[in-house]
Amino acid sequence: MNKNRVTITDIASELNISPSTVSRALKDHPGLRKETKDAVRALAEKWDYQPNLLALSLLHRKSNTIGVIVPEITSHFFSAIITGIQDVVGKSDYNIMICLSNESYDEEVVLVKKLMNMQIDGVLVSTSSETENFDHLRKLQKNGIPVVVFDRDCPGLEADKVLVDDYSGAFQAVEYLIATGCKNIAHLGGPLNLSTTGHRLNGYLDALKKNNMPIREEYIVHVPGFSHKDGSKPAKKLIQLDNPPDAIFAMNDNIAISAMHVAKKMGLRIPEDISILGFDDEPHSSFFTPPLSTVWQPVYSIGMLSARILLSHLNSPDTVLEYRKEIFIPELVIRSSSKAN
Amino acid sequence: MNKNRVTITDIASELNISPSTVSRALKDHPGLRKETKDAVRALAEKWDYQPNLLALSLLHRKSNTIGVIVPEITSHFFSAIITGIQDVVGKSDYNIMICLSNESYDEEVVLVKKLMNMQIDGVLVSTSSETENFDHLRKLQKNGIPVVVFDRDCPGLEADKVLVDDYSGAFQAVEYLIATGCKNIAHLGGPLNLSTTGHRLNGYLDALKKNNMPIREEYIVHVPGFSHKDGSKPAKKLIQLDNPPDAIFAMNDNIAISAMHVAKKMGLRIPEDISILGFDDEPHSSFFTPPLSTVWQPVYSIGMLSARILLSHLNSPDTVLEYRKEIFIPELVIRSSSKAN
DNA sequence: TTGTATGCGTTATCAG
DNA sequence: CTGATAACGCATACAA
Repeated sequence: MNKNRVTITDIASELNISPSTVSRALKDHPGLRKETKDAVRALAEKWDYQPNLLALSLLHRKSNTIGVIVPEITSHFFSAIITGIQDVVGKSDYNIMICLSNESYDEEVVLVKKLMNMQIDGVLVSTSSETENFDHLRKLQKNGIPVVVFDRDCPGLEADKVLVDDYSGAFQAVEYLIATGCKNIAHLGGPLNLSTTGHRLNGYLDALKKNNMPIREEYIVHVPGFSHKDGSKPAKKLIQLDNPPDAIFAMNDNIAISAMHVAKKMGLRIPEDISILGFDDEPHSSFFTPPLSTVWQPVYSIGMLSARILLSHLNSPDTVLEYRKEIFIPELVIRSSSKAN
Repeated sequence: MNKNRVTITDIASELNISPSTVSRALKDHPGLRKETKDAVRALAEKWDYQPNLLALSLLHRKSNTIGVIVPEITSHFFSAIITGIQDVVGKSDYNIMICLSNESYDEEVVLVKKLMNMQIDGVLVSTSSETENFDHLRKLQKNGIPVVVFDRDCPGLEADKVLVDDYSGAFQAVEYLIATGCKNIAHLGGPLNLSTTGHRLNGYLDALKKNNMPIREEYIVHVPGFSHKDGSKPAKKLIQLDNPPDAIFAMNDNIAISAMHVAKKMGLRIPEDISILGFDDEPHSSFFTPPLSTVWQPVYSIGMLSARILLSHLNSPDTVLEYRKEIFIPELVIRSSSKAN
């Protein structure tokens, strides 16, 4: 930051008028002599005066900045959500400050504290996969900072929430697999203690139960992370079972693709020998061989709605009467990695 | 932002001491009675005092924030760069403020202005594909804000630059295609007036020239954008030529994959009938059928180095003697969408 | 050992 | 129509 930026005071002293007059001229206050107004503006223009937003924030006790905390941005999922957030917030007079927790609870806590101290006005957050305690978010709320949680639910936290019905997505997926004749359906689940993981697992289990299919422990494997490399070993483990599955419902597209790769390398035909179904519907997914069947989530809308809810709080002075809980229903996208109906 | 956060003055008046004493106690100044220090700390703890970073920034004329401007974050390319930036900056006492220009010059200009007014201390920027004039960046420099440009060069702008040798990447790619027997090599180029587009095109042209291969206008098509959908029509156009190419060098993996899809749908075998080569080496690329040959770029390193250079300026008080220009050499990754050597 | 005064850049309030 | 003053929260030079 340059130590010599031109200030309102600089203009004032050059023109031999008071800073307040300059301030008023710049803001087009009524009841100012046209001459002074013009003089100020001319000089401001000439010297390229720029207001110091920091001073304004301090004065108004309002930074006009929204903190956005996500676990990572390399997946299409979160980057698309952020794009949705940005597109909404960009039209308001707020800015966003994007922070990455790196899937770490400790880093998330540090970030929240830092954002609070930076006096941000509100927070949009999707917690890390390690996060089980939400006191850091409650502290924000206690300090009058509205919090909107998206995608990953925070059980027990009272806040606005924009979620996806993962249970429904998983249920739809598994019912579809059953309807197409799959008898031994396995599940590659996500890291435990993540709300989405649990909901998808429950959807899987309930679909089996509803259709009177046995639940087999060895068909449920949880992967340690969200990227391709995390999927291959668990997939191999499933396929090498004595009684191998004829379908795999994976917790996301990366894992599904990894499973597809493993299955093909082991000589299985997809979907004849094994159906594979993902979750997310990333842009790449239709280009694989075979094109991946998956569950589509309205990522962009999640971002937009979360941002809109937060902005509505920021613009309404009073405290909230009741928290909103918005749940998007994901949709099955059937391509060719699963048998036709 | 809560209007009633506890301040140093609150603690001072509760303890009947002066704010400066509280300030000193909190910062562990030497020459303070242990009792007062303890009393202050106890109350600060009890009331959960948090410093107001805005006030500090204003006072020190230093926001400890770095602005990061990128065209978008949904591609793996930029999101991985940002992750690299974050991993370096996160270890310093700076924060990053990520801004998306949405590939728009106008939005980029607005962002730069906003960041400047927010008193950010430095900027990392990859300009939009529309940007041809860099006065907005020069203005930052004129105000003492160091600028580091990454990936997309800004011709004529004197600043630190962290670039990729796109020319070399393209040259390597095309020479390889020639070496494997391709005679009719087409190029799906990026949006014009982007430095990377020009460099890759030149690498393509020079490789052809060096090997005495004819350059055919109709083999060079520029796509309007960076995603899959932007590639299919241009790819079809190439393949439907009277004298269709036996190789396509695409400007990125998305376009390459799109081309591969089109080629397969039109009954071509890859790589027997047509070799296809991409650029970027995204995580998905090895999972396609056939696995995509491409040019790898050190995305994470680009981010880290850019951040390190900026931080070094921020930490050294004096102005720069000379700008750094760091150029990474990309590497060919041969998989199976191109003939073996 | 602690308190007072000042300033960072801006604006609202009250005087004039 | 315009100026002086105070305040936002904090740190520091200077005073005591």
